[in-house]
Amino acid sequence: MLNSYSSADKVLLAVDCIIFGFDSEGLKILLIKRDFEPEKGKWSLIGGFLKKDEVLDSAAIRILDSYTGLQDIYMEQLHAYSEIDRDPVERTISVAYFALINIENHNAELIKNYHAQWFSVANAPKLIFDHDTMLRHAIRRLRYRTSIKPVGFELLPEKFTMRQLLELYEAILSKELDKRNFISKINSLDILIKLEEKDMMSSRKGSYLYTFDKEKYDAKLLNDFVLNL
Amino acid sequence: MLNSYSSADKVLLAVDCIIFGFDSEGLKILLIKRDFEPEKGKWSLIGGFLKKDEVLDSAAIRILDSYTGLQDIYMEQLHAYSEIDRDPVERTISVAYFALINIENHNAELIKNYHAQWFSVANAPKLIFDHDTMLRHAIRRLRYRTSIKPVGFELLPEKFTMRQLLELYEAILSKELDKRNFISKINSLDILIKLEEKDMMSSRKGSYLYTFDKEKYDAKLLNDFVLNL
DNA sequence: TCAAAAGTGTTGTCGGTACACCCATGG
DNA sequence: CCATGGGTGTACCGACAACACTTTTGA
Repeated sequence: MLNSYSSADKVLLAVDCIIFGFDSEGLKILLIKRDFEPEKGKWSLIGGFLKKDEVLDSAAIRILDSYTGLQDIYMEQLHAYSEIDRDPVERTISVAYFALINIENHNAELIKNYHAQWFSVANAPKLIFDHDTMLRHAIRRLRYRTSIKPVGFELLPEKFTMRQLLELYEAILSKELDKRNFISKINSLDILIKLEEKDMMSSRKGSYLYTFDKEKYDAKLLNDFVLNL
Repeated sequence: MLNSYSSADKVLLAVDCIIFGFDSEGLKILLIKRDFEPEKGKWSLIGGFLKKDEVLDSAAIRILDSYTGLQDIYMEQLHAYSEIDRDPVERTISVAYFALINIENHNAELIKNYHAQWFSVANAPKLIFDHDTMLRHAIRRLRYRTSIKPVGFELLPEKFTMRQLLELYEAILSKELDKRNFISKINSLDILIKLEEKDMMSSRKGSYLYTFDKEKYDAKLLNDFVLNL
């Protein structure tokens, strides 16, 4: 019967996390080498099972923490994947989550201790199950998000140069952007604070460092806008 | 253990369908009077449980069919809801789906035979569980969808007037639109075919009927665009 | 002095918005 | 002849895209 609780099938519910980071080499994702069967030793998204007394959002946070030591990362629900044989061991539906984090802040030994590793999105290894599909969808979502909310705060270090911000957007959208147009668009958003300080690493002239104006940034996060890049 | 299949909890997985329709009275949703406990007799989204050998997308289609007789309706996955006590009987995670359908084509006795009923979105009854939240999210998604894909084919009759199309968009966005600007934007999309025929019901002068140019419409469905209304 | 990256403005085009009047017809 | 809804065009403005040269300074 459709409407009978007792006769309905129960299933395993997994949560998989797509964690994006960014550094000088480009856009990255965090993967783990799977340490149990099946597909032991293969690269995989960070994932685990939902517990009975747990909400999906919390499960995502707990699972990420347990594999990477990363704490309190806000993740956004992406999609539920339910192909019958997506997991060969047992019928498992998986709800994917994604988040953006700052590699510098979180790289530390934490990641190493837990055998998680960053990979360039561009040449990530083949992943187990349907994780490649999840990743593809997450990238699409990230691009979309970029077009309606500012991105950067989550992915860049505290202080950064315009070039870094530009390269972040180029990595996400995987296309080249005009420097001058980009800068004027970003300035028109009015979410950056230009510091006195310069970064002297990148050039002889040195380039000004910026930070996000947290208040204004958060305000922009509330109202959607369209940023055509 | 995190990584043990055998010790992981299993849960009930439900699917709930948010079905939008449109007629002269405005934007509507299809609800059913729940015929089993708990909350028997209350209004509810159309929902049921996922079967073990079934993909979520198919479950949504099957469940919709079983409650309304509606066949082959394409639905889009919305979100998974997992609050612990969202269903008081048993821990149940629900994946919500939504679709747009044409009321005229589907109203028939079908709906009546199955005790499903259309309600104005504007004054829908209070729904059970977290269905109100689902509906709210679905409306938000519908508005978003409207801004990046053409909408109409799914919701309007085969032949329709510009006014009907305008009113559909006004209902979805719940704001007034300028007739002249709306028409020129729609025309610039180049997805409508203007027929010889006029609808003489609405006015003395009569207004031209249009149909969607299926080919061009479908092409637009593939490429996102931004339609600022 | 030169290489390498930083920084900076203008112009044309397109699309969006605001806005008001005439048309056709049946009653 | 008039009330009702149908149909149409223009002008302004802001956003986007394309585009190139000067500045700084360490080696």
